Amino acid sequence: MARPTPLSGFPEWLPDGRVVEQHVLEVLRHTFELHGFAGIETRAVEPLDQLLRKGETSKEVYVLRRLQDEDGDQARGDQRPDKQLGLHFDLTVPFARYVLENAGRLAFPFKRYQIQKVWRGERPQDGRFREFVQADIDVVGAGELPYHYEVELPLVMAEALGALRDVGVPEVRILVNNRKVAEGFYRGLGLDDVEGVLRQVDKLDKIGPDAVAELLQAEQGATPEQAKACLELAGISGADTGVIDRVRALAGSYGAGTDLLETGLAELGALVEAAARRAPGVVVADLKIARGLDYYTGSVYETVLVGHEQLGSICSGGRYDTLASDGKNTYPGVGLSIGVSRLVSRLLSAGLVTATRGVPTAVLVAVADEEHRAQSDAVAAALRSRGIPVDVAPAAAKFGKQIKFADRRGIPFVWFPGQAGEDDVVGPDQVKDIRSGEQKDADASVWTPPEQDLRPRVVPAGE
RNA sequence: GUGGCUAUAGCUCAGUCGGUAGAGCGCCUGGUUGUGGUCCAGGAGGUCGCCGGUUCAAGCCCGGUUAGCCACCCCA
Repeated sequence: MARPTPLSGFPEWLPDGRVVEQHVLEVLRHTFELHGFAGIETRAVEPLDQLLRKGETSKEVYVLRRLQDEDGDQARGDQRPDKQLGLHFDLTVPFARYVLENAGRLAFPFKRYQIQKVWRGERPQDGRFREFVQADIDVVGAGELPYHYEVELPLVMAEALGALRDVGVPEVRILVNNRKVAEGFYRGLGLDDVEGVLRQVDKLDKIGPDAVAELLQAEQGATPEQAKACLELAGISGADTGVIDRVRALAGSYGAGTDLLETGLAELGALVEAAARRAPGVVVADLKIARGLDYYTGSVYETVLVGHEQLGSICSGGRYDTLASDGKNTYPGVGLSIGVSRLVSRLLSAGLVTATRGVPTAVLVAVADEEHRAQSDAVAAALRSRGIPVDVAPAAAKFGKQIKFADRRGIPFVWFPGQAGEDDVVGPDQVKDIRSGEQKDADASVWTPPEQDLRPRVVPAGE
């Protein structure tokens, strides 16, 4: 068989990259649990009609089909959306389904974290995958959900990402907006296609203000005056409550003030104020943040890595009021999702973060000759019994080759079992630190490597 | 789904006017007779993505195809 080529969009890390990814996952999980989020996992598949809910028909869902299915079966079963299965596209929609399914057994407000792979049938690119890991936190309430959770959730994410700073992850900036502000402002202007306007405004960074103004007039039927107002709103950003005053003044100058706008401004102001106190410099109000997903109804969030803005958002989310609803009860929620694969791929490709080694092994026990392999195995067992990860040399090659074996894997220590001299007296075991070359007598029942060498560590690259 | 670019050794890439394939790094062996890394010498490794066409002759030109990358769309 010819050597297989990698499948684009389905990332696979080498062992040292996996060490980095697992560290990221551990830090996220630890932070989520510190804040009281319970971990859950949902199945990988959902009925297709669940995945293609209103406004999400453009999503490119991978559909499941059994090879054994015959044409007749497909005609009967696979074509019915309520029977067909698709791989989940994100973790929010499956979570909403899970909440409805288990509503009677959950305690509300329910806080959960969920770290799983998701699949999207889109064209892959740098930082864009068809199979990737998301790490979500959400809070849902029964019937209602206090606004303060919209303040707290992004701050949990800020803390989680901040906890990765010491391994080389860049600073993050969480950009926030509020759907009520945008909707209130646009409706106050007389623009009723709020979705359409948001979609055009979202392109601002890529195509520039002039092109957006043209699109607003051509596609959304805005007047030049209305388009100008939309662009002025999108131009407002800042990390303090001054932005609220500026939006209010802008709306006033266009006679676009509405109750909805005022509600949104109060919420956005509260978020900015709390964030400035609890995570100074991280959260920035940015009135051009739109978000494509239509189920958001309040706060919306996007997160960029400072210096890597072109990568796009690595952590997004928002408030949704009707995602989980069975007709009788609704469970409003707010949540954010970290794109773990997008983050990790950049950490590795940009050489920001590195693992000290790709194998767990701290010590390689050399084998003098195959007759003495049992002696080496005994040393390994003694070290392992005290929690030290050990490997035994695969062959009784020349010691130079055995040292090289360790060196290529980043194993810091090579252990030489004592050998009998000419007088048949067995000498002491020795352990060599192959980085410094230092070698000294050692006893496998008591010797311990330095703490920082015991396991692979994740560190800023270049250290 | 649309558009552009690319495809040669394990990796990064060169390859002139069309004349049967190159470098660096990595790997293996030896120098060093059982303690690596440096250095020196030697060696292995290629269906030039695939199919077809033009030509005496194609890695190179033409057509197709597949895959990858980038941009758009959308998004983590």
